[in-house]
Amino acid sequence: MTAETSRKLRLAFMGTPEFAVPALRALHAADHDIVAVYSQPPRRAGRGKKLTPSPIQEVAKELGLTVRVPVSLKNEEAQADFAALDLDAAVVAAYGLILPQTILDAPKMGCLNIHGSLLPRWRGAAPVQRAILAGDDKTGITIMQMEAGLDTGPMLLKSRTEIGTKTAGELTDELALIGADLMTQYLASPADYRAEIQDDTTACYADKITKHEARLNFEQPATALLQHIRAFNPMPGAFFEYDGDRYRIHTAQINAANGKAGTVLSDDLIIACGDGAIKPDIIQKAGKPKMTLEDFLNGAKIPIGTLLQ
RNA sequence: CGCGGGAUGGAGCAGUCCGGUAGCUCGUCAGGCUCAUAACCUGAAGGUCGUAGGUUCAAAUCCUACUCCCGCAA
Repeated sequence: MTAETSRKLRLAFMGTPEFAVPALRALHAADHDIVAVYSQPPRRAGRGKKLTPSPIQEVAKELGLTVRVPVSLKNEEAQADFAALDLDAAVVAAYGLILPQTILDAPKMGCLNIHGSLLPRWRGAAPVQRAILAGDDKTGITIMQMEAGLDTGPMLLKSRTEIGTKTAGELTDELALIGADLMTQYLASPADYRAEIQDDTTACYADKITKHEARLNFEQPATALLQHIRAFNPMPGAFFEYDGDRYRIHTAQINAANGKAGTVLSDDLIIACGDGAIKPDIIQKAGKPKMTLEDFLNGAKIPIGTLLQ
């Protein structure tokens, strides 16, 4: 490494959710020239359906960066605007828009993606949740050169981490920081890294998660249910329904008890599963804040023998 | 104006429809029982019932406005 290594690059940053924020901050702190930040346009979200800007848009504003929120990049005007930036590279992190070939080709170094898995495993939208759901031991971050295909491009840099008992939220936060580090590391001296082609035969895809999937199926073994609970924490939250209300289980433990799947086995809410049983730690009834099981039991009544689904 | 639930001693809840002595479970404190205990028994402390108005002889409860928390939907 020479003293001249950290070259100042002319960059665009493209991202939308919280996951992308550490990378934007890191690149800004590394003194790169971020000439434009692209993010998805503000959506009507939350109670009252208020127009809400994305986390990246908020941070870009805070850092005094130029923000662009095109609805699409498929039209010529948007592509011409992008080309006119005369970029060294574009850094993409969970942007959520398809980048046409024209866009991918415009920067001198092309477009670089921060992906939340060890590619080629879990290409696609929800790599972190899918890895937890599948019971993977480890996952990580891949920095890759983008191509037209969905997360299929050559890999430049990787870092792995243990999944353990981390929730999707915790793991996403951790990976966001790792991704920010790796990307700044790469951009500091791109010549030091060689691209590795992905092996398509070991690839798999991480479909978007849906609320429907978040429903707990007590027919599953207890270990699978715990993975399910961690994969959907904090969003959208693993849940079951009882007496017309929705109950989210945020965290839970395996319990040694046994019984017909879905049955409440004790007055402290041990629930029988397909194999084994689970006992919630943090639970939340619709309309109420999340609370410990102990607090929940002081006021709630779900009698022994109730069949949950 | 997207739909809906909620705010009651330290915690979680009931009571609100049909105004009239503030209730339950837990925690805390004291005493008792016990070899002993997070167990059990007895007792005690602790609440302007989210805020501000209004109606009434009387409001946690009815009316109006506001604040905060949350679920759904997107």
